[in-house]
Parts: sequence; C-alpha cells; structure tokens
Amino acid sequence: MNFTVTHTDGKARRGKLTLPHGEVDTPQFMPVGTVASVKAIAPDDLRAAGAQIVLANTYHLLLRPGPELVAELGGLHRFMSWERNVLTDSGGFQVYSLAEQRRITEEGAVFRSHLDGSRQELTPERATRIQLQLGSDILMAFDECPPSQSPRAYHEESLGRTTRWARRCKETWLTADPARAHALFGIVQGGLHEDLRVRHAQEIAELEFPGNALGGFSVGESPQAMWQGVEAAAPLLPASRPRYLMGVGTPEDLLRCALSGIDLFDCVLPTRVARNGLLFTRRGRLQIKAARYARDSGPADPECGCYTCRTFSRAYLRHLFAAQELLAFRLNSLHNLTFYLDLMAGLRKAIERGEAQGYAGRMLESFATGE
RNA sequence: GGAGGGAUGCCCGAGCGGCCAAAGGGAGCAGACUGUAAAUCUGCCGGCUCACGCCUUCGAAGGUUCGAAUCCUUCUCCCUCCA
Repeated sequence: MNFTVTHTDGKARRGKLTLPHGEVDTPQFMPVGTVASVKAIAPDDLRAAGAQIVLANTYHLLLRPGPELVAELGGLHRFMSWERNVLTDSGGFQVYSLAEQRRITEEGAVFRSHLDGSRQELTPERATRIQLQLGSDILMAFDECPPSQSPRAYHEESLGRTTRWARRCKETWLTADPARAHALFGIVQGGLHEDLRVRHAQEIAELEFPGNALGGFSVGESPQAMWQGVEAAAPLLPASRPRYLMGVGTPEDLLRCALSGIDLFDCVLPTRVARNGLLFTRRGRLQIKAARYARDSGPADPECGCYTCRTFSRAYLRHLFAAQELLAFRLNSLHNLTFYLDLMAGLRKAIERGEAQGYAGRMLESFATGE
C-alpha cells in the first residue's frame, strides 16, 4: 500500500492511496456492502457512481456464507465480481450494535448470532485471519466501540483493551501476511474525551499501522459534538498515513470532517435512507414519497448526472416508492451514492485549487436552501 | 314467494347498554435513519380548539332507557340457503 498526499488546503488533504485493486483518490467515500453486496446496487452501478472501494463486514460474512467458502471461490472480489478495492470492518462495530447479544472479555467478544442464535466468537486473531481469508485490501483492527455516553471509566478500561487487541491484530497480520499485501488499519477510540483520544491516538500511532481510523463517532452524540471531536482528534493521527473516520456520515458531516483532515469515510446512510425514500440533493434532503412531488416532472436533483436523475422524474420515483416497486431501491440508492461520490470529487478538486473552505461553504449553504 | 345473516369512520374489520370519537389492519399524511439485526421505525389520521373541552358520527326514521353503534318497531339496500 502506498499513500501520498498531493495537496493540502488548511487541514484538508488531497491524496492518492494505492491498493492492490487500484487507486483511491482521497478524500473518498466508501459505500457499505455489509454482506458483500451494496444493497440494491450491482457492481456496474457502483462503477457508474464512481466508487473506488467498498466496505464489507467480517461478522456478517463469518455467519454467512463463511470465510472458507469465500476463500474457496477466489476471495471477496471474485466472489462479488467487484474488481476494485474492498475494506473489511473487523466486526468491532457489532460489539456496539449487537450489545444485547454479546459478551466482551480480554480474549475477545462472544456473540449470539442474529441469524440462528448460535454462539460466535471474534478475537483479534480470528477477526484478522478472517479478513485475510476474505482477501480484503484494507483490514480493520478488531476494536470495541462503546456508546459515546458510556461513563469515562468504561472508556478508559475499553481503550486499554482495544490497544492490546490492536497489537494482537498486528502480530497476526504480520505473521499471516509477511509481504504486507493487505493493509491493516488501527482504530482510535476514546469517545468525546479529548485527553483519552490523545492518549489512545499515541498508543495506536506507536503500532505504526499503514493507516489509522477514528472509531466511536456518530454513536449517539450530537452532530456538533461529533464535528468538534473529529476536528480535535484528526490531527492526532499520523499525517503521512490515511485517516479514516468510521461510520460517518451525512453529506454535511463529510464536508466538515474532510476539512478537519479526514481522508476516508464510510456510512450506511445514503443506501439505507434511499430504501426509506430519502434522497440527498444539492438543495438538501428530499422525501421522495412526499405528496408535493406527485406531479413533479423534474429530476430529483437537476445538477446530478446519475442514471436516475438523467432518466426519471420525481413523480415517477415517488410512484415507484409508493407502489413498493423494487426498482425504487436501486434508483434511489444509485442516486444517493452518486451524490456522495460526486460531493467528494468536487471537494478533491476544490482542495487542489485551495478552495476547500469555499466549496464546503457553498455546498452547506445550498443544502440548507431546501427543495 | 319462504327462511336466515348483514349494513360501523377513505377501505377492510372488531365492538353487541355506560370504561366508545369507537380495537386492529390497510390506505393516506408527516418524520426519523450515521463502521447495516433495517424494503425498518415513529407520529398523525371525523370537525372545531394550542389545550381543557365542545360538536357531529356506527344504513334511514321513530321508540325504550338516566344513558344506545349496541335493545325494540318500520323502512331501504346487500348476502346466503330453500322454492
């Protein structure tokens, strides 16, 4: 893996990340394909939207279809017919999202499968090996992601463990992948406690991962608190390596956090809300199911060049959604992903020209106009 | 022609003397969604009112009762069976 920052503009960075399955221009957004599929979207659509890397999930693929099967069929890329890059989350987020059915020990986390109730265990070693089996381009360290409102004492306890887990992930990675064909990213936690973030960022930086991530944001705190936390934490991550803000966020979040020096983002938001009838546009959020669009012959976003906006009216998209037609999921998802990826592309250009602030400001203002 | 069953809010459908402006669905309307347990969830959904509350509703008309969607009478319409 190679990462080069080609331009900086304030704290914002324009970079190029070279991975086994192609280059990734940063700042970049990674669509989420948890179970080796970006819901409702085929690889053709992903390419058309401009995606360079997608995210998949260790926990989900462990349960089904199993890493051995994926490996047997040639790895994740071949299995899902996606020849560009894949980042896999370690299952650390499921430590948070499946809190009621899991137990954490020093060794790792024991889950109750949400599919069949069976007992599943993820340890740093196992999570790392599974990601290597999947053939991921970027593996994530196995971490614990506590809710932001957890007591400080809990965060402290958790951080120590996450660091020890990170060390174990690294050892497993270096042993199993001595050539470092796959990259492993460390994850910095610490909630909204700035001193804890500082401490943990140091611990993780010392392990010298090829890239680093901020975890534990957008897990219950206000957007303002998140922006502030990210602004403070981003500079703590080594400047020469990619910085990945996990699980964030809204278009506004991406702009603000990229200005703070974040290079990579992922979020289920654009695809999930697409399936619930919400479209992101340059004029803000558009509830496509709203009655006011029943006779609207215009495109969802007049400035968008995606297949959905080039081809269909708001009235038709509203009809598809109301009729629960499956095409609605694809068209809405394709649009939202295109919007996110275009937003990042625009920001990259702006950084190159030293106009990142202006670009972000104009976009944020535009989002607020509505319609 | 005879016997029985039924008519409830936009639709379907519970209710069978007071706790009923009336369960539950659906439709409609509005909103939420941030490393996906999500084609999920939440709220509103007779009228007036910010609200307390008031008004008008359960096929129609009349009656019984302190009180009726619920009981009685007549009428209208629908369904099933027999001829």
